[in-house]
Amino acid sequence: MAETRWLDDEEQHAWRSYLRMNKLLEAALARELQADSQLSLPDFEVLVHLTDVPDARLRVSALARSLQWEKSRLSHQIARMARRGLVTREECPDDGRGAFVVVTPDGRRAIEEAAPPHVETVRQLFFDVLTDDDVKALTVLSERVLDRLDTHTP
Amino acid sequence: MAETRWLDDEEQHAWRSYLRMNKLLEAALARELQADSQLSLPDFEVLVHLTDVPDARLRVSALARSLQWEKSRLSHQIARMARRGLVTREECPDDGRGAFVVVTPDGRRAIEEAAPPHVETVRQLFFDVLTDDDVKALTVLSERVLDRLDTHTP
DNA sequence: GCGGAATAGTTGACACGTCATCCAGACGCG
DNA sequence: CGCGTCTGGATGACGTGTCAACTATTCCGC
Repeated sequence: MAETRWLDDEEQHAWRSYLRMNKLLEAALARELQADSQLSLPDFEVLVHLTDVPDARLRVSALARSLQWEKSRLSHQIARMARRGLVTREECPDDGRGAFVVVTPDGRRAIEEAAPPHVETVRQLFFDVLTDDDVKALTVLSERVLDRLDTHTP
Repeated sequence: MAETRWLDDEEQHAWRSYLRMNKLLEAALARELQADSQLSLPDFEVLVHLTDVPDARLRVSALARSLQWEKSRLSHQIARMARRGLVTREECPDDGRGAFVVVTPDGRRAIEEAAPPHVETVRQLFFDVLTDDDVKALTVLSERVLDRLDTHTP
């Protein structure tokens, strides 16, 4: 292995700022969402994807694909959400192994109440302090990193 | 409450790309670190801060400040790391309530082996695909968001 | 149609984080 | 000194995430 290419001061600073922004931004969004709607960010994501579809019902595997989550994670999440009455599981007549996840009326009410203030928070904490150029630059940058991640690990 | 200021397509896309980059980048870094060194990212952070100081020993509260972690989180983390022999707790003679966290020889070996490949991964997955201007822009952008977070929640 | 491989989903163990609570020792003030 | 309060830190419960193992069904080739 060649000499380690350590980070210089500027890189170090960039890296720390970026990591810190991620953590604190996510924490703030989670806190607000919880306070406004008793939902966690994972709850919110699941409900968004579920209600995005006719009947608000999806096969577990389809929902997992749509969220890009692994099935085990989703299974645990569904279990917790079902316990709180946000979704229910239903058997799948076509495939004895399969299952549907369905949004309950409570779940629908929750997401409809949660979405507007959540988007507003995202705006206030993020988009409102960025210029259009910032947003473009960040998008491009993110996609370059994502490409790299893709080629790096298949 | 006024009309919700929903995200337009470009904002939506930016937001998703950014979130996805965060998640996948962190996951990739964690995976590589684990594979190379049997350390988690939290382990790594704790060891970096501890070994950054003479004697590699710190009061729990000082370490918490340095990491900007809450004391409870740190306490749990120390417990897990102590169980694996990376650090030990020591009583504080000056203050009967207090405790020191000390890096063990195993812990020191672990961080010294872990650091170079970890930095290399950060380079390969992140800095190598960014221009200097990207890095500057990201730093400024992160700091603006952090400022906003600061004023938003004291 | 039967036996083995692939698929759908659940479960259990464990790491990590947060919150609320608890406890012991230090501190401050009469 | 004595008592209330503040502080350093640990703990337990719970939500979240990963990994590995398991179950039950379907699929496929003969």
